[in-house]
Amino acid sequence: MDRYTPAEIEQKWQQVWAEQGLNQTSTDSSQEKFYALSMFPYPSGNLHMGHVRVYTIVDVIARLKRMQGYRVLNPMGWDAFGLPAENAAIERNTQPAKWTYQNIDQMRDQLNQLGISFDWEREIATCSPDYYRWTQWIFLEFFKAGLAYQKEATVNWDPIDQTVLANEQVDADGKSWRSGAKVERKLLRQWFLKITDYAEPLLNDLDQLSGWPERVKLMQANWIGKSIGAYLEFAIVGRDEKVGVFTTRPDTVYGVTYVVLAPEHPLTHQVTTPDRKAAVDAFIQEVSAQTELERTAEDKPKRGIPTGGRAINPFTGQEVPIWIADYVLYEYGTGAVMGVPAHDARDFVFAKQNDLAIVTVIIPADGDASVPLTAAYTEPGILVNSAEFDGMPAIAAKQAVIQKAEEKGYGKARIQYRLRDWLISRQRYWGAPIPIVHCPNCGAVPVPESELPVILPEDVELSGRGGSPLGQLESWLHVPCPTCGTPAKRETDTMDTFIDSSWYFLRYPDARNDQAVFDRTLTNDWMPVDQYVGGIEHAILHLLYSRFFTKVLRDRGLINFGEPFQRLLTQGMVQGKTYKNPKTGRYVISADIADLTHPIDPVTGDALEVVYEKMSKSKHNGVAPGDVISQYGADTARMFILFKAPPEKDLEWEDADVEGQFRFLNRVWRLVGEFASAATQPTAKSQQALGKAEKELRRSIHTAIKEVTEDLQGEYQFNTAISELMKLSNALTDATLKDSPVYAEGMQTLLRLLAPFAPHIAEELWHLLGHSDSVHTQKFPVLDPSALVADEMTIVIQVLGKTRGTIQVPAQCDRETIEQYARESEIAQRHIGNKEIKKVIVVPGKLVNFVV
RNA sequence: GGGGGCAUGGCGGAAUGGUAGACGCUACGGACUUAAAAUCCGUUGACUGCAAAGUCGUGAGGGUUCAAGUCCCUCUGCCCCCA
Repeated sequence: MDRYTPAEIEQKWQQVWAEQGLNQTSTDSSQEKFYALSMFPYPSGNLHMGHVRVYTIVDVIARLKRMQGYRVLNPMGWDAFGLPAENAAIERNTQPAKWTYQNIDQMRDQLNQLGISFDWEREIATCSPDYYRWTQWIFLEFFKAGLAYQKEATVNWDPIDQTVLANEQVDADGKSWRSGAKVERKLLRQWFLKITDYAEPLLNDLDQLSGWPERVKLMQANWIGKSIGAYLEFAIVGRDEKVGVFTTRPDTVYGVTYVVLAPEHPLTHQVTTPDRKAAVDAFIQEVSAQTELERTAEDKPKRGIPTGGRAINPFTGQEVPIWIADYVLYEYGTGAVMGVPAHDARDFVFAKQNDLAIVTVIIPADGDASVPLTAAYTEPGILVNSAEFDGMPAIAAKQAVIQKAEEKGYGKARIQYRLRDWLISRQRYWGAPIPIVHCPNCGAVPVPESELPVILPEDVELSGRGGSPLGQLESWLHVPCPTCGTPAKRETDTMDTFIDSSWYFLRYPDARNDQAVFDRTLTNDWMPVDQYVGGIEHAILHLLYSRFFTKVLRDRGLINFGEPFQRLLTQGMVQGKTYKNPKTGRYVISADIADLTHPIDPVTGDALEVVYEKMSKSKHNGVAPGDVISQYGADTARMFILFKAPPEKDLEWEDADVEGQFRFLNRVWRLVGEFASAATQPTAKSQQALGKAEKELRRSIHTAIKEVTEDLQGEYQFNTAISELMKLSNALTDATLKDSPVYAEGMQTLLRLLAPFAPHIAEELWHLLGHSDSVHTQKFPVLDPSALVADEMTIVIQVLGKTRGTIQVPAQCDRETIEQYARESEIAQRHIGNKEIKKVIVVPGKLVNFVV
């Protein structure tokens, strides 16, 4: 028989499958549905190993489910808007659309080479007007629901190029990627989505997501950051306004020795006394240049200055100074905090630095309030120096203090979330235009549904300089107001690309609909996604936004479910072998290294460190999928990636292991090939008539079915599933009765079990066995439990819990008989001798343990 | 600092509280070959032993149990998220 030549058979079958429409979504409603979804990629133009991993994982699941009789939706699309297209357009003097569509074509080809069974008839690209028309439509749904609004927010402003920068265009030193100018913070009026309205359901419904990794749910819960506490108001001396603060520790309110405002807080200027004005202004100026991270990082010193203003603690009537400090952010809570240095670690440090008073109001049950603190006391305890609350446990005091605040009108109980509203405005070109017209008379007016989509004009010149690109296009900018006809201007911001990806999974069930965002019946039928697979880097934002969109659209009556993704698998990174010079920190190209077993830096002569790190150009550790496919074939690449590590874990790319998978497929190739050419006609035999060796072989076959099936339901354990395939292949290789019907059953079973993993070779060999239909339309093998029944079983003999050996006993033995055999066994005799047996533990089918 | 996770041979990794190291890689030995590649067979946790066999062994220490990689407590190291 011919050698295994993946290049030939893979191309051949990919073509045949495409012609036969094998990957099209079944619409047979008698079948149960299964929606398998992989996070769609940004079309960078090049498939990398991370992509190969996700799509292979989802493909195995989709193929398995099809063979198990489900109708499977396994679609693919492109998260095609975004900054890189604009950058490429500037650098290469091309159009973002052209660049993007070229990349899409290239990546689609690469995906097809992998043999992924996507239903391409449902392909979507978020940058296509057919798609972003509905992104805009959904935005207007949010607008109508009062969930889209405008307010001022800070942006990164490049003073040289006179343009707004995305966060990723600002380097670690806070400088612009293009001009190198120090980026400034500037206030602009921008669009937000009111995700905070959904904080509570987004948090609560995490409980429903039993198929999600706990850590992802935890990350989301932390991100939403619910805290229960109190809102308290401090009067300002000499003014009518009050400073509102949020605190989770109302029980410490008698220990307040100062109040801190965020520098941007509107009250800052009002409380500042004339003598402090110059210093305060200078400080505000300084803080505005800092990023949020710089301001709040734990290892940075907290800086602040007094405003000269004073506030009154409503509980004590005492005056305390009002400060401003960089660590208080205006966007969080009320933008002001009460300082309780005795019982908050950060406040303690701040008070020590700035010589502010420290008043102890909580002590441990056996503590002494007169001893000065050396650190903040944040544990539970008993209240002191707190008027009528003295002696009360701190936990009870929280309620009591809130109750008094409510009675006296000082404040109230409040729940606060860390989550902030979602800023969706981008002052960029390559995104979905926000479908709003600004009219001098009517304000922000939605573009009528009949005029959607607001087309993104293609004849825009991108320079990376000057204002918003769309704002410069006069012909596009000026339109009459849809309501009153007055000359008005279009909104020039585009939407955050996270919006495009927050609803795409709802579109696939009805991807070609040009009348509506989707047909409700179809989307309700297919949703929720049964299995979603993607990178952990989307654990928070993408998944949270998608859940938010789903809930809003449900509340608008468009869909009848509130959670989009039933089960979630977050796959690990693909890491490459990296040669790093530990002294210089430089990465060395492996081709430059003379001896890879003892790698030495060709420039400095230092011994190099071999580590596995995420594949990237700068680390010279990438492996191109195309190279692997052309050398070994897609099936080998798929098998390697699935076998090398469990899907959630990082995967270390290792050429030797790729080789190993290629060898395995070659063994299967020869095994089936030899069987096919022997062309022995197996004779039908009943189970009873099978000989001992046949029974054993059949047990191996059905053990493999059992194990592979179990490994693919519940948790997906592709690595152990493949090891079971190897065991079966080994068992068949070793088998002697090649003319037995059991042997033939083994061949057919092996190929059907292999089909989801290595679809091409399985198909080729399936046909070699004389079948004319596709292996992928076969039923996935089903366990025959009777095949697992053995005549004998192995019993482990232990003495005092130490394993001393095993014995074979007849399979039907009861407890007593097993114990009998065990007592009489040579192993037990030898290790027990004439010691007294105190107790015998018999685990039927497993072991006997003698306690002596 | 808070929260979460992980730690098993030379390596990747297996093990419903019940024979630790499945499966694979590497390495070594052998067969085939003029030779090599490919392929096939064997060995591959450590120690003792000619062998039969035995002792130790899942980051460290303690505990629960007839029995612990697995459950509980303390510690160490690494990773992730949030500050």
